[in-house]
Amino acid sequence: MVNVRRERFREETKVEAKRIALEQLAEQGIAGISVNAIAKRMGVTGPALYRYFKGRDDLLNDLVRDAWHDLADAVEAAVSASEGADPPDRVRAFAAGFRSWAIAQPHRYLLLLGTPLPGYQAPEDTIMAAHRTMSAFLAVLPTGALAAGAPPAGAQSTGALATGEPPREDATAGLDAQLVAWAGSRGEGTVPPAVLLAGLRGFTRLHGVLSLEVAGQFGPMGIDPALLYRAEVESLILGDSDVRGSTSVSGPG
Amino acid sequence: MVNVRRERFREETKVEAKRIALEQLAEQGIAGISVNAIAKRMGVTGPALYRYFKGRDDLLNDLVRDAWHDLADAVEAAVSASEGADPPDRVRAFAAGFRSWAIAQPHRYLLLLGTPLPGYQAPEDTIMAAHRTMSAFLAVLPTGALAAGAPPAGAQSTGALATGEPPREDATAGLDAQLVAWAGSRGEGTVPPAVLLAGLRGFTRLHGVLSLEVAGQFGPMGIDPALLYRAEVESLILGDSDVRGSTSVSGPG
DNA sequence: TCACTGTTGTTAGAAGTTCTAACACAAGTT
DNA sequence: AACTTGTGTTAGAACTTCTAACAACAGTGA
Repeated sequence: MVNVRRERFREETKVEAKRIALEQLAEQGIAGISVNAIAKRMGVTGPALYRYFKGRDDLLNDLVRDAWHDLADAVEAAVSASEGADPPDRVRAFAAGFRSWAIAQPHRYLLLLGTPLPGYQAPEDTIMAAHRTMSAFLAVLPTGALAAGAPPAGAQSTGALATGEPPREDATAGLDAQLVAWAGSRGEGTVPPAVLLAGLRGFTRLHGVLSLEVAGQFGPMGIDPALLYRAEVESLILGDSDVRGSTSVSGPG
Repeated sequence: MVNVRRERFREETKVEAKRIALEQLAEQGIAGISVNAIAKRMGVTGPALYRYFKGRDDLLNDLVRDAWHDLADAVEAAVSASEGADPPDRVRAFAAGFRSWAIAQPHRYLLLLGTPLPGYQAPEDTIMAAHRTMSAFLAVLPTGALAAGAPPAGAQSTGALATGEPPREDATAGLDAQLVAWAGSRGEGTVPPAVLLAGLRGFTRLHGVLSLEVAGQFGPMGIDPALLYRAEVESLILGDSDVRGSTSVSGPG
């Protein structure tokens, strides 16, 4: 079985090609990813790379897949490292991990959550990887408190997580049903809809700041996105939560 | 002076070219905008269009400029139409106008606020147009209530806008200073930092939902982004505002 | 050792892109 | 009528993606 040797070389070649592709992505954006240029940088002629990737879209598929998994690994690591901490601190840990990953490689964040490619449809397994990121978030939201009405241990240290609330009034029924269906379709049926909603809304808020930051929209405004991000994170944690209320941060820097 | 006749024809040609470019943008994304293809659709050879646009980037510049102005027109119209209404309803009017514009032409929204082009830097006047959109938002936030501590007329009808709050604790100093500097640099020095912060945070939250919606991220999840958007809008208005609290909507549909 | 098979590389080429250069023509001005 | 200006054309350079045909190599079986 020499196939395994060959397979290894083949894998290494693909890894190197993807590494160079990421450099191109960072320098010139998605449109700047050129198979020929990658080949040239590898000291090989253009068509040779087509032995490894069916085409440019196939290469992009791999990049997207890798990025989703990488992001999920990052936030899962952050969440794991915060095991045993207060729920507020665990939310902070997730948010910090999420942001760190994003700003460390803005182009990859935008590859996942920015402008979608024309006719590109993410394959099934990348969608699962995306779910992993959301699951890591849901994991640090205090489900117990919600279900039982009792705050989880330590929740009172910095401020109660705003998930213990009286029943919501109306109109949420549709959304709740959708959330339950969504969670059910991925084997997470035990999470109550209120937590799913908290996770989804929290995610969109973090993304709102992050996506503008990685797109460089705050640069010309002279505003530090880190402060804005922290304000949003704290508003997820504290019950205060209007858009202009306390942006004070008593948590770790 | 026949120059005016020529100038008119020239302008019409540019308008038509941009119209076709928007079609291409919608169909194939930014990368799909091809000067040659535009020319072909206009019944003209490729290089002819280079009399009108120095290059593809020049054409894109025009598209971005137009889009910013168009968006500003839309939200300003929505805000104007709500004149005299409750502040909460005016916020709803802005949010609805913002979303309508975005989902009616997702590609243009992404052109402005999605993944930025490689080396593209928006010219000065487009930045001014972007400010117009934010100004329309700030205009419906109840500045008076904040400054005086008294709710503006009608604010109590649906729920107080969450801008009347005790002084914030700490750490906001840096952000406040940046906000003031930002507002000052564009002749809006009279708006208090708390309102600026409310506007900025509100904008990022709306954008958080909208950007994911126009990118089609909610599609595979089976979740209706309109409901999520309304939830965020109402949380801007009501003081409740944690991420999982009331998503009930008492405002107009 | 020899031939066979599969993988990987090469060059050649088609079809497309952006963009420049040189030329042709029409309209308005002097 | 001659001249200037704006606009269109074709030709071509330098890219791109991607296919096709061919060459060279590895490891396997006889």
